[in-house]
Amino acid sequence: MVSNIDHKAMEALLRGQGCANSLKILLENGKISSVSTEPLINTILDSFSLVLSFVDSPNPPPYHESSSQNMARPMPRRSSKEKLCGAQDLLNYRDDSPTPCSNDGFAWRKYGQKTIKTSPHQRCYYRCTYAKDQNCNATKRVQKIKDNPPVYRTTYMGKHVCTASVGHDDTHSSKMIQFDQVVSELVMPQLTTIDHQVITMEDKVTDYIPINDYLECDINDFLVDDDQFWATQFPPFSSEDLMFFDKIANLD
DNA sequence: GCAATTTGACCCCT
DNA sequence: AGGGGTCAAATTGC
Repeated sequence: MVSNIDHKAMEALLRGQGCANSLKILLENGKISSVSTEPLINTILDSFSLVLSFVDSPNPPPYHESSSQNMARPMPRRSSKEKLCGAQDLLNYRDDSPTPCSNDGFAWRKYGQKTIKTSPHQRCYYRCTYAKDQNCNATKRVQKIKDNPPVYRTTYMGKHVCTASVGHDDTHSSKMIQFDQVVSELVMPQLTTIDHQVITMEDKVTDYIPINDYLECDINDFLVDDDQFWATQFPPFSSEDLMFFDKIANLD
């Protein structure tokens, strides 16, 4: 007997597999220039995210949810205790503030927060705590891109030149990507022309699940803007999708 | 008092 | 002109 969750997870895996195969065909035939690979990459990554959400949570959310209930609203000040980024706080943390609080090994200071037109969630801006002291120009942007389970997009910009790493806490063993690490060459050779110092990750936090084992490196975010991301957030196979896949299949 | 966050205002780019 | 990114004064907590 296959549970409903297993069935949905299997669907997501099959979807990801299908897209991966299509992408493989494109790469093998060197036709990545004629057809955008972004929808494929997005779908693959979204499939993984969805399956992980099934694994993580006994009651995974539906594919689609109304974003109207998550419209940006004036955010009341929280006490410093509520702002803590410790595991206990993460377990109970929930609001629109894009604060995944993932421990990436550096100390960050928030310097701004903006409502982004293309997203119902606000985007937070952080810079290295030692930006002035050590002339470190590293910054990062954190934006919540999905509510349930909460998924945050973290975009790192600039390069850490400071020596004051806060160390890595194994209890939050998110994977750290070095700012000057050439990731894309290993994973997606076609992306190597993109500025390597812009590293984007997505970080999911839930109310019930420790953050320590989920952090995915979303390399394709080099090429994906917010509109495209939302447009491809767990969509059911539409006729457009099928046409797209047909188009790819015909390239073979 | 200090450090960190919040948030409205400002600047720059398209 | 509008949107995104940054600044800086005000606020808050320790």
